Amino acid sequence: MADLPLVDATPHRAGALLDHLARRIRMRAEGVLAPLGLRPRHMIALTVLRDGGGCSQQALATRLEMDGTNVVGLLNDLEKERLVERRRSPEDRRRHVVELTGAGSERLANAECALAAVENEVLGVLDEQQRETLYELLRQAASGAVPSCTEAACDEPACDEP
Amino acid sequence: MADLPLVDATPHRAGALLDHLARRIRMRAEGVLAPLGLRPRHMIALTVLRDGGGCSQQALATRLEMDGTNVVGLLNDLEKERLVERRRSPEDRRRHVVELTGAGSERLANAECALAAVENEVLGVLDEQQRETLYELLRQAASGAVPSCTEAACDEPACDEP
DNA sequence: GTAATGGTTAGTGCTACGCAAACCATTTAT
DNA sequence: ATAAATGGTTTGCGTAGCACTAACCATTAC
Repeated sequence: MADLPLVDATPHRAGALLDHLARRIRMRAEGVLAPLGLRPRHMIALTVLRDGGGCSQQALATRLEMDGTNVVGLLNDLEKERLVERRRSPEDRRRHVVELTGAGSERLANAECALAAVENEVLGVLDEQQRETLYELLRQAASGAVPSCTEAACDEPACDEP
Repeated sequence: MADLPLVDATPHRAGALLDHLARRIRMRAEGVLAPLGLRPRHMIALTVLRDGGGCSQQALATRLEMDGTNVVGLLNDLEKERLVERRRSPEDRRRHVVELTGAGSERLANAECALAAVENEVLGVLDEQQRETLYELLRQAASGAVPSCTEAACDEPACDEP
């Protein structure tokens, strides 16, 4: 149990900066996305579906960390434009399997494209290589231990206040 | 116009994932932060002030990408707990120079500490090295070309739809 | 002087949510 | 077969975080 903090000299958390940058981008993105009939949250859903694959609605709600009833509305928006598809699961016909359609990934790609200028403005100081690294880290984190929390973890010794 | 896409094979934008992960962390963070008398947006403000240094209230509003009148309330919260200080600028006594106090950076550090478990849960698949890289990229982007947009940029050729 | 600027306060309204209730269709348990 | 649980849908209510406006100081610039 005597784990001496060797390299833990930088306890900075990414959360706040993540939040901050997300906002900076989102604010600008709204305007760019509007003509495409999308809103930031649609982008999130589409991206999650693309990067993480289709799943049940409930699973999607968990992934998006949002209430199931609101996911319904969100999917209604997307389905109305044929960007996603709800198919009844063959094994359990109560379940809806949500999946990105061809049109969906196309629209998503277009939107990402349209957002180039926005990200240039906000992530301007990062070069191509860095942005790619950033995306890769984010994608990895987002696709990570999503399904449910392995009740383990959380045994970090925390820190003694200065 | 015959620009053949050599390396631009991955036009993925980070915005959506940034947003998504920020949300995942924020949801969990609220509970952890509450006992410390902080809310996510306070964390953002404190972090921005620490990483970017003190500045006028208006400049802070620009940095936070939020309306000046709401910044007032945000700072009222923080000042009430002596986490930030509003001092009148000597050169222009209309201006308030906002700065993090000792108590402020202490509280921030504590909060970041308390958020260790939260980030472990959300960024669990990233190892120490990767998280450090992530934080560094975010910090760099956030501290980057913040003040105002150099009207340049935005000359990306965008993309031709598939 | 008058006008513009930085900040404050109060008030209005919107949007994205969370949350609860009632409701199907389906599956599982008894 | 009947009952209970589950996945999804709809409706409706409440709240938080904002943007936005207008009116108001104090200070500075014209």
